[in-house]
Amino acid sequence: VTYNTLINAYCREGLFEEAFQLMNAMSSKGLKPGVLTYNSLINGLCKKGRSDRAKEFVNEMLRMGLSPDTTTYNALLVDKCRKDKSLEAEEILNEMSSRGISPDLVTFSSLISVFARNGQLDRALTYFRDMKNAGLVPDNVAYTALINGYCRNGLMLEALKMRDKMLEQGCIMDVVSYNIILDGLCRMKMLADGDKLFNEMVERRVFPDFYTFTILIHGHCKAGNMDKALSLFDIMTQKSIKPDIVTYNTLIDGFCKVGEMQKANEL
RNA sequence: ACCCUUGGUGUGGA
Repeated sequence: VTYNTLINAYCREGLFEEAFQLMNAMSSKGLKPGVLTYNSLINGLCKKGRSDRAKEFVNEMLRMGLSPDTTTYNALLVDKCRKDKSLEAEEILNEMSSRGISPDLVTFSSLISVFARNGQLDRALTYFRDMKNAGLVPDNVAYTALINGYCRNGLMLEALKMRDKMLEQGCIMDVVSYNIILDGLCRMKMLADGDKLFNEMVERRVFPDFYTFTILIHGHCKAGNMDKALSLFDIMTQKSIKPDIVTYNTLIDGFCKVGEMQKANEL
C-alpha cells in the first residue's frame, strides 16, 4: 500500500522515472506490482497525454498474468472522452465487454458526458438507459452529465425536469450541478432565473466556486450588464474566491465589446 | 469492513 501510494503520487506529478524506479525496487524486494499499481501508472500516463504508453502497460499487465479491471479501462476511456474522441472511447467500451469487464458508473458517466457536450444528446440518453439496464443506479455525477446535455441544447425545461428526477432519486445538487444549470440559464439569457438559482444555492449552503462566478459574470457580460458583472467580481474577491485567468479574460472581453477599453486595462 | 487508482462544470470570431 505504501508503494502504491508513492507510485501514485509520482504518477500524478508526471514523475514517471521515479515511479518506474519504485516499481523496480518493489520487485527486487520480491513484491510484485499489482493491478492497483498498474492502474495508478496507467492513469498517470493518460493524464499526461501519454495514452500510447499507457496502452503498452495494459499489455504488460496481461503478459504478467494480471487482469486489467474496470478502473484500468476507465482510465483509458476517460482519457478519450476528455479529448472528445467518442468513437475511440466506444472502442474501449467494446474491448471491455469482449474481455468480460463490466462498465460501471464512471464508464457510463464519461460516455454520457462526452456525447452531452458534443450535442449528441440522443447518444447520451442511450448510454444513460444502458447504464440503468446494467443494473447501475445513477448518481449525481451521472445525472449532472446528462443535465449538461440538455443545457447545451438549450432545453432548460428538460434540464430542470431531470434535476427534479435526480432529487427524487435521493441525489444531491452539488456545486457542479448548480454550475451546469446556471451556465445553461445564462446561455439562454435567463439571467433572472440564474440569479434566483444562485440565491437558492447560497441558501442551501452549496458554496459557489470560481466556476460559479465566472459563469454568472460571463452571462452578464454577454448581456452587456457590466455593472452587474463587476459587482459579482467584487463579491467573488470578498469571499476570497480567487478569480483565475478565465475570469479575467471573460471580464476583459466584456469591457472590450462595450468599448470600455479603460476599464479592461484597469483589470 | 475501511484505505490506495478512474467519472460531471466556465472565457476568448477558431
